Amino acid sequence: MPQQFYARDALDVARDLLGKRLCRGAVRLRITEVEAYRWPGDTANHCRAGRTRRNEPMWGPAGCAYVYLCYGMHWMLNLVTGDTGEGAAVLIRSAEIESGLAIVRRRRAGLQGPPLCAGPGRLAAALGLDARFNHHPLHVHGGLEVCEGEPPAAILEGPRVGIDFASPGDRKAPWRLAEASSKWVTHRSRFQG
DNA sequence: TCTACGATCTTT
DNA sequence: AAGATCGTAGAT
Repeated sequence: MPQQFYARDALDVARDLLGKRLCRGAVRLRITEVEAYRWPGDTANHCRAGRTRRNEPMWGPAGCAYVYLCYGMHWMLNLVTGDTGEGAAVLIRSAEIESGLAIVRRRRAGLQGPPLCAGPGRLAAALGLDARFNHHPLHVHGGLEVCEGEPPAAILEGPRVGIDFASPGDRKAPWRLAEASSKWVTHRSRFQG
C-alpha cells in the first residue's frame, strides 16, 4: 500500500486494513483483527501524555511501524497513521496465515499449540518481529509490507482490549474491528451481537 | 536511580 | 485467577 493509504484517521485505516495482506518474505498473513488508537483525545493511546522515547515512531510519518515490548515478553506491531506530528496508529491483533506456515511454526518454537496467529503477541511472533522493526516503513517494497487483499463481507465492532486505565468513554469506544466470519479473532464474546 | 505497571498469553 | 518477565514512564 502507498504511504497515502496510512495518512488518514486511524479508525478509517483500521477498517481498510481488514482483509489486506501483511507480508515478510515467504510469510503472508491476511489481517482479521485490528484496533485504532486515534488522535487527539484518545486516553488509551500511548501518545496521550505527549512525546516519549517509546512512542517516538507514532509522531513520525504515516506507514511506518511502531513496535514495542508489552508485559515484558510480547512484541506488538502497530502501523502509524495520520499526519506527521499526530500520535495515532493501528494495532494489528490477528491474522490468518496464507503462506509460510512452516516458517511461522519454527518462529513460534518457544510458544505452544494453535491458534498460531490470533492475538497481537502471536502475530508479531509469527512475523519474527522485534525492536529492529521499529520505524520500519511498510510502504517501501522489500522487508515487511502490506499488500492488497479482499475486504471482509461483514465487520464486527467492539471496545478495545486491555485498556482499563483509559477514560470510561474511550473504554467503550467501538474501535476494535474484526472480520465477522473469521476464526482468527480474539475475545469474540466482547463484540456486540 | 528507583519502582509500579502494562495495547499479553498460558495454565490452573 | 494468577504467574512469567522487562522496558518505559514518572517520580526522586
